[in-house]
Amino acid sequence: MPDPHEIAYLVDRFMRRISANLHDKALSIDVERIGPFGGMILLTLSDIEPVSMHALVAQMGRDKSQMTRAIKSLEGKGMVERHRCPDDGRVSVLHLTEKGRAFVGEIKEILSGVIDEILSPVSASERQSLSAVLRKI
Amino acid sequence: MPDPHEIAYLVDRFMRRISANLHDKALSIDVERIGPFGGMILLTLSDIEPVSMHALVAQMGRDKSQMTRAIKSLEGKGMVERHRCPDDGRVSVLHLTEKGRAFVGEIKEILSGVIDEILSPVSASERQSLSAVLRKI
DNA sequence: ATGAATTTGTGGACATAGTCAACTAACTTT
DNA sequence: AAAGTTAGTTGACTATGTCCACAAATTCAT
Repeated sequence: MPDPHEIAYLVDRFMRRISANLHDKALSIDVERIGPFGGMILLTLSDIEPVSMHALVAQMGRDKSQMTRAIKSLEGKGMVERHRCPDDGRVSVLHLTEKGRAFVGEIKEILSGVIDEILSPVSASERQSLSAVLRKI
Repeated sequence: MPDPHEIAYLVDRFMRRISANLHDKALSIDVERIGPFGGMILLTLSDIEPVSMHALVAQMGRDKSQMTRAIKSLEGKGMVERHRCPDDGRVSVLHLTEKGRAFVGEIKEILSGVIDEILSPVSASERQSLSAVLRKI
C-alpha cells in the first residue's frame, strides 16, 4: 500500500523534472517568452479549439482572470486570435493562428523528447497503464 | 502508444487537483500561512531530517535561494530549527520542531484523504503500479 | 416584457513561487 | 597560503496563482 504522501511527492517531482528539462532544451525556440503556462495553453488549444475562455478555464482548472491575462499576452505575440461569438455577445471564441499552430508543433516535438527521456526506464506497457490510470482520474 | 503531451497534461491536472482539494480542505489548519511549498518542505523534512540545506535542495529539485527564504519563513513560524554543523561551519542542519512534527501529522492526514478521494476510481493494484512507475523515474 | 439573477470576461491588488547573478564565509587542494 | 570549491545568503526580477469587485450580455421568473 503506497504512502499517499509519497504519490503526491513523486508526481510533483515528475512535473518539476519535465519543466526543468523543457526549460533547458527549449532555449532554441522562444518558450522563454511564452513560458510554461503559455505553452500549456497552446497545447490545450490545439486539442480543443475553437473554444471559449470559459471552457478553456474549465478544461485547464485555472483562474479565469489568470486566463484573461495569459490569452492577452499570447494574442499580443500573434499565437492566438479571439473573435466575438455571434450567438452570445459575452463569449470570446479562441483559436490558434498559423504561427501558433507552428509553434505548437515545435513544442510537441521537444516535449516528446523530454518525456521519452524521462520515461526511458519505463516499459511501453507501463506507459500505457500510467496514462490509463491518469486518464481515469 | 500514449501521446507524450497527453501525459504531461494529465500529470499537470493531477497535481493541480491535489493542490486545489488540499487548499479547500486545509483551511482548518493553517496551511494558509505555510503554503503548499512550505507543506512540501515539511513533509520532505519529516522523511529525511536532519538534513543540510544543500541536501534538501537537491532532494526537492528547487533553487537554493528559494529554499533559504522558505526555511527562514518556516523557522519564523516555529516549524523548523537550524543548527550550525560542528564539523563544517558552512552547513546548517535542519530539523523539525515538535510543532513542526505535529503539523506534518495533520498535513499527512488531510493529504491522505485528498489523494484517496482522487484515486478512488483507481484500483489498489493500479495504485501500486502507479507509484512503482513513478518511483522508477 | 421587465426586473432579478446568472454567466462571461476584465481589471486591480496582492501573495507565492521560481530564476539568475553576485557575494561571503568556510572548507579543500596542492 | 593562494586558488578553487562548496554552502548558504541576498537582491532584483519574472511568472503564477488568488481574491474581489465589476461591466456587459443573457436567461429566468413571474
